[in-house]
Amino acid sequence: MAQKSISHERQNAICRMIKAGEVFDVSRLAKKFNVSDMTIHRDLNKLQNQGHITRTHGGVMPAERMEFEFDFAARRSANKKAKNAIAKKALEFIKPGSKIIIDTGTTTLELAYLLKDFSDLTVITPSLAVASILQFSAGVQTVLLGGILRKGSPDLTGVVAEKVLDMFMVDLAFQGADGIGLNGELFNADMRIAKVDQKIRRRAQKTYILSDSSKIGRTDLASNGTLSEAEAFITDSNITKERMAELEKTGTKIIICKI
Amino acid sequence: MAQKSISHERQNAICRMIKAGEVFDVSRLAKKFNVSDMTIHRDLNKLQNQGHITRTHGGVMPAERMEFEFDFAARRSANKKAKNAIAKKALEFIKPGSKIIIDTGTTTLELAYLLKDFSDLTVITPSLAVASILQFSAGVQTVLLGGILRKGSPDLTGVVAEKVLDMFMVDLAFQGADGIGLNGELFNADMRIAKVDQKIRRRAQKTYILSDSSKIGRTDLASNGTLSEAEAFITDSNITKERMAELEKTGTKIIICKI
DNA sequence: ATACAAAAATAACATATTATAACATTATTG
DNA sequence: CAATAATGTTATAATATGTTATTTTTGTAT
Repeated sequence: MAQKSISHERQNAICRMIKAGEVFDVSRLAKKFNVSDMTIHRDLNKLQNQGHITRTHGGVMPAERMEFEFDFAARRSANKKAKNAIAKKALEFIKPGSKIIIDTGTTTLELAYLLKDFSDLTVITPSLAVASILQFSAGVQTVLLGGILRKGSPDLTGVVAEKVLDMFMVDLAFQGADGIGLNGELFNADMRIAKVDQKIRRRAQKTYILSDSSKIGRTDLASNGTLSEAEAFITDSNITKERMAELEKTGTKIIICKI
Repeated sequence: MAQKSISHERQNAICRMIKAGEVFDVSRLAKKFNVSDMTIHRDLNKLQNQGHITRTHGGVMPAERMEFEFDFAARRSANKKAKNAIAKKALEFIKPGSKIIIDTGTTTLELAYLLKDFSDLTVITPSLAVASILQFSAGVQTVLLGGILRKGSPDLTGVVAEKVLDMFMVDLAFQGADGIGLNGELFNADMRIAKVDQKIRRRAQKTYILSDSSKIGRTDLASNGTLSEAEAFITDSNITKERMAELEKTGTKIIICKI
C-alpha cells in the first residue's frame, strides 16, 4: 500500500482549505496543485465519500454538521411580555420530581424556556418546538408524543398522539388556548389539536390554562371544553374587572400576574 | 457582483439577504449576481420549495417561520457512495400508495432523501432526522413514533415507540445495522434501538436490511435478530465472494448493487 | 364589472459549463 | 521488472444558464 503518497497530502490540503472556508472551483484547485481537473474531481469525490465535504455542481463546501431543522409557520407571537409573566407564574407550581405535560402554543413555549435549567423533571409534549428547546437540558427527560407531522405545523396530533397519552398519568398539565369565551369555553384554531387538548386534561391530576388576556372573549373554530375542568386559569393583569367577574361565575380559580 | 458565482453559493447569499430583511426584485438580484433573470427565478423557486422564502408576484419575502433545530452529535458518515447506491436500489421496491417504515441509520437516511419527491406515500419513522427531511414533501405523510428523546440522539425509543408500532401494519420496512455477523446476526450499537428494530420487523410484511459491505463481519453491543427474518439484504458490490457465500447459507436473499 | 396594457412569471428550447466514465499513460513499489 | 496505484486524455452525460415566446398576474381606465 502506498504510504504517505503525494495524492494523500494533496487531499488533506484541499480538505483543510475548504474547511477553512475558502471557496474554490475545480479548475482553480487544479492549477494550484498543478494537476489535471480530473484528478481534483477524484480527490473531491474521495473526500466526499469519507464524509468530509459536500460537493455541489461547480463548487465544494465543508460537510455541514448533521443538524435537523424543523421549520414552522410562525404565528405572530404578540404580547410576549404577558406570556412570559404568565409562564413565570406557572413555573411556581412545578416541583422537582414532577411529571408534567406541556401542550402546544406560544405561551407554553415560554414555559419550556424557563424549564431548561430545571432539575429532575419529566416533560411529555406533543410539540416539537418544546422538545427542541428541552433536548439538551440535563435535568429534564423529554417524551415526545407520536403522531402525524403536519406540514408547517410543529405539533403532533391524531389517533397516535391520543393513544400515547393513554400510557401516561402526570401531575400537572399546562395548556394554552386560541380563544376563551366569557362562559369559560375553550377554543382551538385547529380541530385536531382540540382533541389532543381534551385528552391531555384527562391524563393530568391538575391542568393549568395559560393565556394572555387578549384571548378572552374570543372564539375560534373548535371548542375543546371549559375552564371549569382546569385547576386554575393564569392570565395577565390587563383583564377587565367585568370579564374577570364573568369568568369567576364559572367557578374557575383565576390567577392574575402583573406585567 | 463582478464574477459569476457558484449556484449554491448564490442561493445561500440570496436567502441570507432576504432573511436580513432586504427587499429585492428579480432584476435587481440578477444584476447583483451578474446572471439572467431566469436564473434568479429558478433560484427563488428552489428556495421557496425548501421553505425558506415566500414568493409574491414581483417580490420576495422571508418565509415567516420559526426554525427549531435538533442538533445531534454528527457521526460523519463514511461510504456515502455505497449508501446512496443501496438506497437507490431499495427505492425500486417502493410503489405509490405504499405504507412504509424507515428506521434509523445513515443508509436509511439516504433513502429518505430519495423519497422527498415521491407521491402518495405514508412513512412511519422513529427518526427525527427522517422526519425533518420529509416534513415539506407534499406527497409524503409522515408519522413520527413517540418516545423518549435521548440527548444527542435523533431517535425515539422506549416503550412508547414500541407501543405506537403496534398500532400500525405496513407493507415495507427498511432498516440498517451497525454490524452483521457472518452467520447473519444483526447488531446495533444501542440496546434500545435494537428493541425497536425487532418490533419494526414484526409490523411490516417485508423488511429490507440496508447496509454497506463494511459492516459485514462486524459485531456490536446488541443483537436484534438475524437476516433470515428479512425479505432481503441489500448491500454493495464490495462484499467478498466468501462472505456472500457464508451469508447465503442462512437462506437470505442478497441483493448486490454496483457502486 | 370588463377590457386592456404593463409587468412578471413560466415554459420550451438552445447553449455553455461542469461532472463522469472509459481507457491510455505515467509513476511508484516491492 | 511486473503489479499496482495515480494521473492524464478524450468522449459522453448531466447540470446550469441564457434566450425567446407564451401565459399569468396586476393595475388602470372604461
